[in-house]
Amino acid sequence: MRFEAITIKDIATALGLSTSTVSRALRDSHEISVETKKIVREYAEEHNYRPNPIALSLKEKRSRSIGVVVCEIANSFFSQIINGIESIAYDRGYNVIISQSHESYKREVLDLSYLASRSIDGLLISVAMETTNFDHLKSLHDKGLPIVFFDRVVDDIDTHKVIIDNSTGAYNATVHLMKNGFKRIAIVSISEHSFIAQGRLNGYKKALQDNNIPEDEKLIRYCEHGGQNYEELEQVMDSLFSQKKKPDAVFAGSDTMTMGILRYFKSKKMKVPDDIALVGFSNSENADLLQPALTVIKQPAFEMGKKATELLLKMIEAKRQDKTFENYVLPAELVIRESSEKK
Amino acid sequence: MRFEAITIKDIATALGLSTSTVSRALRDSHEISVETKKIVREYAEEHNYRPNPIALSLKEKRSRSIGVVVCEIANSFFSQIINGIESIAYDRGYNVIISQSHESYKREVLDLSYLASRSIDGLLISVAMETTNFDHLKSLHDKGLPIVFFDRVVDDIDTHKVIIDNSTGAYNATVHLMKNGFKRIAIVSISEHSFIAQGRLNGYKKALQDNNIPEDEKLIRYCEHGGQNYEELEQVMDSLFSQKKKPDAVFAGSDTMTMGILRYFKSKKMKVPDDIALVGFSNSENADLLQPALTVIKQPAFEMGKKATELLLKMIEAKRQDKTFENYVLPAELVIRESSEKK
DNA sequence: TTGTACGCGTTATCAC
DNA sequence: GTGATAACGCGTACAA
Repeated sequence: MRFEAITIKDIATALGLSTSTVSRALRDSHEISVETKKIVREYAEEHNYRPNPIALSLKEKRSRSIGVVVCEIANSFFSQIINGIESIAYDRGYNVIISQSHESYKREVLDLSYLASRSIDGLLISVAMETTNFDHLKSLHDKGLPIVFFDRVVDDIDTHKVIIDNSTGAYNATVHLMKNGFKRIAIVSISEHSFIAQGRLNGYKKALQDNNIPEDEKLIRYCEHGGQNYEELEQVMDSLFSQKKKPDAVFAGSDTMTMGILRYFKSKKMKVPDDIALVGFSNSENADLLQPALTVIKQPAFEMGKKATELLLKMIEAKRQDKTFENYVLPAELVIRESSEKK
Repeated sequence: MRFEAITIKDIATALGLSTSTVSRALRDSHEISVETKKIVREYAEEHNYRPNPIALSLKEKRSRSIGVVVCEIANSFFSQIINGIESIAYDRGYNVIISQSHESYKREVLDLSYLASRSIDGLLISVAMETTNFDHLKSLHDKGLPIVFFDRVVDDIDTHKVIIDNSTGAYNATVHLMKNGFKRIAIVSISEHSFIAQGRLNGYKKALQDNNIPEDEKLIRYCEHGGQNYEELEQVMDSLFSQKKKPDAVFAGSDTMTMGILRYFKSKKMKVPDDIALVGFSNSENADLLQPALTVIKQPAFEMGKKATELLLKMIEAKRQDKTFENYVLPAELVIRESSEKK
């Protein structure tokens, strides 16, 4: 079954006009008589004519669609970002094509080759946790595809970037824990290589320094796959809590890990916050409904999507290439609830 | 900035061949000499040639992309469905364009006109809660656009449909509550007009009947907007609990409402399940982490997405129109946790 | 004011 | 075995 639409040619034949006349009439050209315009428009309206966007794309060499690559749309943080992206893109007449990498490098490369072959006009991407080789992105960037990175950016590709102030977010969370009397604060972070992990770790370390608490390497742990599979997280947590001097608080570096760690504590019958405090990055809408209500660092995801899209459309629609790029930093917000306050 | 790719013409010029020869060489036609093929292929490889899908679409009158309309991707149920859709679509070389209606009729109509104008080959849709007039869908259907409905289907449009066995799901949940000693079980349902609400309500009523408990209209409530805004839900809950004979259990008709109702109980300091039991439809990955861990009716979302996509691609790729349509029903699973068990 | 011809990238058809 | 041409739907420079 194929879905066939009416074309300019159909209208022209039906009305005994040429296609160019019809085309111009529909575009309200001043060189067409009012009467002809009226006839054409009425016929087009009646038959619900819509210009074929594919033909237009071919002609204009642009598809009016932008590609988005995130790890997972089922993650609140990313679905909120996508809402932000759409809010701008649709208003400006751009189509959004979403792909998921599921944190896999292989899948990301595949997604990208797919999107590129779909002739997108630009790309918004938050790279997968696994990705350490950026050649696939560099090659697209070199070919001139406008790219804006958000959240998980690639340092050595020169383009617009929209990030969260991970360092300050982590700093505030750590200070908050210390103010509430926690002494041995562990950090469970996503992949060590990631830009984000670095920022969060720096904030954490700075908070310790500023409060004259010595760093303890034994309290710093990484999940290569960002806790996507619970087993990885469980192993890390087991090793963390099998130490003699156990942590009294955990700071989790991502939404998935925050939930995973809470699940771990439940399974071990560890009471939060009495036995152990928990603070984590999360954009979950339901953090207040958890047991206990979770103190989170919430990121302005919607804003991030909006900003990244604005920058991308600016690049796409620019007449000439601009060599100065923005590095836009958005603040994260600490939302204090039960999980971090000693009773 | 525009991103320009290499074309067949470029290859032809560079190699001193005609475009048709290059085209045939790339498609491994037997009428091209092995040598020419080799030269062409190597050049194409080296310059990373990719056929322009837009030109192909124009020629083939198909875009190899399918449109998806859901209310909200931030909802686990729908994001899991989308994962199912992608798992099939990408394998078969189809692109997925996702739109959100945010439960708004107006937005749905807009999304659809947008998708149709993007010349999608087919449509997967779960209609918005607000939608009661289906002319926009009928018109597309009449024009021959292949459509498969999932979850929230439209009864009087004749095409494939993939649904959950809402009735049995609701029946099992209600029976479970009764077995646990709850007597006055209220149901808070999504929009009364919806197909789904009817199924869930029927299951609920049948469970009461089978156990000789009389129906009580005062225990049956609706949220027109499916609890998208908390105020609506709050009003409904207030009226439900301002009655003399209060319910001792609530059965919630959607993910959003399940979470909203739990939030309501917390705000009113009502203990679940001691003061009031709660069971609801939900596909949240974190229902076990809530306070209390939530008994839910979980839907096979991933499967649903897969099945709907398979049916759609079958329609799209069928040579002639098939007039017999499937009405595929998937089972829902009751996952029992604390929120429904009296201590 | 309207029509003709061309090009966007590709492939199918026909010619050589 | 290879090349020329037409066609997909559209907009526009040029011609009338």
